[in-house]
Amino acid sequence: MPESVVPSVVQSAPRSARERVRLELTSEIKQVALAQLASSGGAALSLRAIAREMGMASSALFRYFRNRDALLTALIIDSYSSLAEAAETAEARVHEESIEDRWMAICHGVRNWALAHPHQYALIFGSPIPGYAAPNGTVAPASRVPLLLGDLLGDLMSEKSYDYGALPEPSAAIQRAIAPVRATMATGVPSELIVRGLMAWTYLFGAVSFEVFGHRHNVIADPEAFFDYEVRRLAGMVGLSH
Amino acid sequence: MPESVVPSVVQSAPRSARERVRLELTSEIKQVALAQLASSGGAALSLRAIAREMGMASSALFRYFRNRDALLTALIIDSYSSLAEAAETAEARVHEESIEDRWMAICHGVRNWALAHPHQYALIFGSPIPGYAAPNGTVAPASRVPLLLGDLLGDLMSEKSYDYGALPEPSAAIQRAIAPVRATMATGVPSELIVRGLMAWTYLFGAVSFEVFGHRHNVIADPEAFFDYEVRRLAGMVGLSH
DNA sequence: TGTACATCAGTGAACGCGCGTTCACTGATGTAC
DNA sequence: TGTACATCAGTGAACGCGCGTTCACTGATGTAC
Repeated sequence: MPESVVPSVVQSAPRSARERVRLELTSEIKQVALAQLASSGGAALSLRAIAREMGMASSALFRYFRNRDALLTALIIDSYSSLAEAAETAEARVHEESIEDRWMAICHGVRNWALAHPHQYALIFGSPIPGYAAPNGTVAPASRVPLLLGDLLGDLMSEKSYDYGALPEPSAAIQRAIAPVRATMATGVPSELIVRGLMAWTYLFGAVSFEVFGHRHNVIADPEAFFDYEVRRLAGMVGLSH
Repeated sequence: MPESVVPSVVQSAPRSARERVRLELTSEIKQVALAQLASSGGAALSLRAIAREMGMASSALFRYFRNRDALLTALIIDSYSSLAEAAETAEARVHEESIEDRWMAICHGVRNWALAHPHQYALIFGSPIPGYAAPNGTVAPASRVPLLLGDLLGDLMSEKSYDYGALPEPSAAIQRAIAPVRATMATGVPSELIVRGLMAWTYLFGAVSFEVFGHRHNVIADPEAFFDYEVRRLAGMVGLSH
């Protein structure tokens, strides 16, 4: 197992051989679990099946994860992180280009990751798993893509040509409605910009989910071309271009 | 069991008492199944649990549904139909008003239904159920909400004040990409209008799914107010207003 | 209207399979002196 | 460097539970004459 598959939670370097083996096995369990997600979905994830596949007693897994939910949580955190990394990498490649180019890169990054990992995508953006409650640890990794969009908006705002004083601000009721997001951002971001960011994120999620969940079958013949077109138009609509 | 819960598939009136009882029991099974969806989700839907709840032998259910998938299909069709009915009813109430009012009515109709029936919503718009393939019978009921939006666009097009000759048509590649939707519509609808309809539908789905699946927790304080605001703005963006 | 037969609903046992989690245990690896 | 002890990984049996589906059957309802 190469080092790159080590759990994404930052950890001090393993001191003993035993500890290194433990980290490797932990991530092997997660990999086998991901492979099983593909055939059965998150709700049906089975510890016994994972143990069988790995050739060990099912009881051994409990040395690595307290219970099934703990494994699910680890998979969810990994999935959010993997998605975020894909989006961030895609954006980094065009980071010096226009805001619109960066938006397009993020969109395609998210879509490509989702199509390559449909079951991980379903795990984090599909139906909630009954009986499972996401712990706080999932919040930070889940926020990375929205934060990336937030950065875009910030850069848009600081562009000299951008007259953000001229933005009409939404009503007080709407400002109150978006107060929680605002609280997670730097002060001074105009509400109008936050609304645009939320709408862009909502649209991106809607388009990708439609495709990944099969609702564009027999509707769109060339999903990639249409996706490129629709998110570019959306950029125009919410002022992410020129 | 009142008559109104009879299966939505049109059926000739029951001739015998036996037949009437059969229809009633069929729909009672579905209702119990829906109640169980709420606590366990579609993937874990259990025939034995349903039978237990109904006080009958689990084998008796096989007289009503050939197998588990047949029951799932019935639930999916019912859910699509129930959602469509909610949207159509909401639209009918303001059918004489402006296009924008009708759009808003559809949006709120869809959202209200989804919030009232989150597990049915998840069943049709959430993660696909592993190992289950939707049969053709689900296509028609699934199309009713999109068709409703299509009607809106049609009415928009036929408004005297609407200069649809002036619409810029998307590229040939995009026209090819949306060919499958076009095939389901009356001829002569401009591609640009179809694109706008698709984008409106994608956004509506994205916004409702975000909320129903919990991704607006700690993000939006007043989901209803924000939803009203965002879909109204979207109407402006895609030309569904004034 | 009554009888004979066919249809159907529902039963209960059985098949063969799955699951998460606990627990006392063995044997290997690591640590302190 | 060697020894004594503590820590930890992994085992395998067990608990108590679940599931979909089949099948031979009983008894009630419906149909044809």
